[in-house]
Amino acid sequence: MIERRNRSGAGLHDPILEKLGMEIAAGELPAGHVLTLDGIQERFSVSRTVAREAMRILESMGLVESRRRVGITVRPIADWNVFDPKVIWWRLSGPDRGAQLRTLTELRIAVEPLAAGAAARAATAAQRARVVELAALLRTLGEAADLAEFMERDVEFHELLLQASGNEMFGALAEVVAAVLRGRTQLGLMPHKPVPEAMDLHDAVAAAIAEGRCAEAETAMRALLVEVRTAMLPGLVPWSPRDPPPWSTTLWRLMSCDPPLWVPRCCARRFPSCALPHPTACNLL
Amino acid sequence: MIERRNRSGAGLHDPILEKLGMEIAAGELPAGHVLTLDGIQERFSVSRTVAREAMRILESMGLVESRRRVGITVRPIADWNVFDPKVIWWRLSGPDRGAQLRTLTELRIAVEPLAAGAAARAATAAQRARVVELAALLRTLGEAADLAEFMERDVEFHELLLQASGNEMFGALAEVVAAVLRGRTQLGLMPHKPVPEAMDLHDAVAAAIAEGRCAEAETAMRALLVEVRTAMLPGLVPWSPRDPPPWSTTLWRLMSCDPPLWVPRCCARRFPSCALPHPTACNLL
DNA sequence: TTGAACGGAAAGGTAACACCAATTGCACCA
DNA sequence: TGGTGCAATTGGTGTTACCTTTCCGTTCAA
Repeated sequence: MIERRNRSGAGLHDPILEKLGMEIAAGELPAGHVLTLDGIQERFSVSRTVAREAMRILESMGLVESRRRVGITVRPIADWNVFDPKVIWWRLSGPDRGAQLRTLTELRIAVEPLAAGAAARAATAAQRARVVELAALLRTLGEAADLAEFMERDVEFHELLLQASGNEMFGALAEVVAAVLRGRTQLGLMPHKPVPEAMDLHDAVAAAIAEGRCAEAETAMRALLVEVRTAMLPGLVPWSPRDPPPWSTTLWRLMSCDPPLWVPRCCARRFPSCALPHPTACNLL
Repeated sequence: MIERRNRSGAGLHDPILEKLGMEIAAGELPAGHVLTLDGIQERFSVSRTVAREAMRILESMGLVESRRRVGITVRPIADWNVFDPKVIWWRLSGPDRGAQLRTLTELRIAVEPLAAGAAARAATAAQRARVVELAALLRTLGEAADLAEFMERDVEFHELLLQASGNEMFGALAEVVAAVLRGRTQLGLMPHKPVPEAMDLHDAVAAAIAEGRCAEAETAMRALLVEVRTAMLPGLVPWSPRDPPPWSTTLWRLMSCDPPLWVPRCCARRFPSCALPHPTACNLL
């Protein structure tokens, strides 16, 4: 179903949006750089209408500003909608994907404990039941060392919490969190057998949510994220792909795997077409 | 500089984007509702090109989906880019502004401690100096009960932390956090004289950041947010504007004040024009 | 030196057109 | 009755041509 949209339903403006978005996100078109509609028409061999639509979208993302008589100016990163999935994706595909990955993980660490606490208040009965069920399942699967299935249930666990939080802003992060978790297992970066502490903490989170104990849910989730934090902390120094990353090999390998582990929904339709400018760089997360 | 853009640079597509965005965010155009370009052309008396550009922007925000032969379909809220400033603004202007305010405050509570911790690692020397300076200033102003100035410096304090975190996603939330803080003082909802504990905690955060003690900065900031949390916790039950809000009067009054306390940058240019569909509802935050 | 007027560049907007994809409905056959 | 397939219709997609509006840079005059 995706591939059909890929060749037919995509639209002409999409590739040019993608290309220019990547170039801006990569810094190839630095802030202050000026484009013109005529230039875009010519470069991509499209009509004025299509060029304008692509610019309008970039403008709505804060990546460019269009002014009469001047042209289309690239804006500084401070003006970008850094939460826009497309922008996230472009930055993850470009040279500063390390920085973007760090900010995303940092965001995840910030949000998940609160989401767990909120879920303890806001979850439906079905969600509470499911979260307990999942925690029990995780223990069974973990003891059986069924890593593949463990991972899938773990993803479901975290997605469920974010969505059950009743906060759509938290829920919107579910996709990203799921990608990180999937990636870790897929690359064999999880322990061969999950440590008992992890399963105890999943249990604690689940029980707290089921019984509406918000503070406990939050605390337990925070404990669950300690491992992620310690993996991330050394990574807070800026670096380029050229330099060896100063952080743990876990995240490093997550970033550099091929094929990519995750493609945001908004880009999925065109991904299989292999039209990406940085094929080896689109790994991420 | 804003007013100039207001009458001239705005563009024809902007009002129709605003109107339709609000209507979708308000649920007046529910998920599944189908629009057509012809309908939009006629309703707003604009050309096809303009109508299409507006739709493209809404589409990039995930609010609608355009399909041949079918028309333009409103998508469910789960597909929206809920972090897009325009979407935030529309939701804050509509009937579910209570929910949006809650999610934003929840996000703030999640993010600020991590931002403080990150700032302890990533802040520049100038930023570290400034944050200490601000904390000292806050103590002086607080003891002198100079509320107006206290608030301004407090806003600067929190904005500085979010920006010094080195995480643009955190930095992007500075505007919203600033609005909440300004609003509280502006409505006289802060204590007449800030409590000493608050100033102690500001000091603690500042010192920890200045000296690079991440964990301490995070903990102190979390303590600083306790008050916000307790004000928010009762508010986690869904409610409509009709029902009396179950939470503290603080947030309630923040939400219902007029004139509005904050308008996002992306909407500022057109706000003074008084063309808003819900003039009394655009208060927020 | 300053400032007012002017030309032109580039985006903004309109209109009309051909095109194409998908849906719908009808006819036909099993 | 029900499923298959063809064809008409509908509504977005893309192109082109043309005009309007803004405002930057230059130039000319006070």
